[in-house]
Amino acid sequence: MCDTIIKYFQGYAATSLSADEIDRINSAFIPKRFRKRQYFLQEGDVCKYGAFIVKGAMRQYTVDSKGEEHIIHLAIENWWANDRESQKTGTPSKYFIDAWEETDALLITRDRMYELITNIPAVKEWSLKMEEIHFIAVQRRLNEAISLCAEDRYYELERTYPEFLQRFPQHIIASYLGINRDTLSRIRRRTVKG
Amino acid sequence: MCDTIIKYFQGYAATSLSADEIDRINSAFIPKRFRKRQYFLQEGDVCKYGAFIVKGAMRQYTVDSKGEEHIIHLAIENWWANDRESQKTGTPSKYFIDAWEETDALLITRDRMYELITNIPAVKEWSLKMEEIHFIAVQRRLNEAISLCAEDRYYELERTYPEFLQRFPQHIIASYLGINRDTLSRIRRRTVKG
DNA sequence: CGCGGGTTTGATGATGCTCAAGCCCGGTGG
DNA sequence: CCACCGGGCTTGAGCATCATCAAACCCGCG
Repeated sequence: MCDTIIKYFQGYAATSLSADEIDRINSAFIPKRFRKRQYFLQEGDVCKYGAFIVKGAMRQYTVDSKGEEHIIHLAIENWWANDRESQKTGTPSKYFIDAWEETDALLITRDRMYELITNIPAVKEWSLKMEEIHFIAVQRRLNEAISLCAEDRYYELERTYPEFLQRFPQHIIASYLGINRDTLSRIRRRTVKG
Repeated sequence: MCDTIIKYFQGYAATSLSADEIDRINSAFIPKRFRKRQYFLQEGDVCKYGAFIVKGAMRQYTVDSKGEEHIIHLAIENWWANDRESQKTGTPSKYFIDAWEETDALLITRDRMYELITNIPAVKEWSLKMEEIHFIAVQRRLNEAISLCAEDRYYELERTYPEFLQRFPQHIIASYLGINRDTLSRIRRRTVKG
């Protein structure tokens, strides 16, 4: 199962990994299986690990004062789930993260990850790229949230992450888009006919 | 004027800067004055520099198909303005960045900044912290955009960046919040009375 | 068969947008 | 000194979008 993460890092780096480096990476990660709906992180807890998803799907969300869930982030195979804010600052998280499907993940602490980044060039390469990619993705989503209407946000999602539409039920997608499930249903009906 | 950036870096680092390092930092930045409304970056251009604001205020925004501006970032003294996506990938920017007030800035290319980060420990410390801070800020704003109504988004802004409310006119704040200027005016009236 | 989770649909209402008018205020020029 | 202008803010009326709520439907599964 650790093969996956080796291939993943290697895919982002020009430098290739030595046998020794591969060992060090493998020993830094802790495999863990999550059942459907099992929490990886709950609001109020401090996030100790980052989770790399080998198989399955997770969601990160807040729960507002009315008890409504708002999905901040969806993650599937070869994606990461964690709360960097809590992990970095050691403060209680504002988010929940749970497994939407049964999920195999590889966990790693911030310290261990930092070690890998500083000592293994290929991981460092990955890290630099990933920083940018994450930031750009969040910024683009913010831009869409502010400037597009519900319908156009849906089209953007369809264009950017079509795999989400296959993978998650409609009410999850609606929450990700910041709209009501009923509204999403109507949008979809319109687009099929139009 | 370059003093400011030295103090700025120093403020984020435990390590202190040597005279030589200070020289190297100073020579990496290019001072530039922007007049009111002067562009630092226009949609379609590639972003070559990052801008550190010594004095003044800038805004980063998109213009949609109807010609409406949507502000995705406001920056004042000791903040940065740039389009990391364009700068990193070398692709044309989707954003405009201009000076809202007359602004003194220090410009730096990506390569020069990379040099500073790799060769000067204090700058590296700053860089690591800044990555996280930026990411966290954008993620929090995304969360607010998705899960809060217009009024609550305004309160959050009031709480988080009260200086913006002093510094920018109301229609700019409205655009930053993703709401109409008329709506913001009504929100403010309600809160004064309530 | 009946249950649970998810989706669709209609009726209704709240929220926020659009447009237009009017106000305030500081700056400019007669 | 006053008239005028421009930019920004406020306000009202009407409208579009999206949320809410309730009912019905669909479908896989015990």
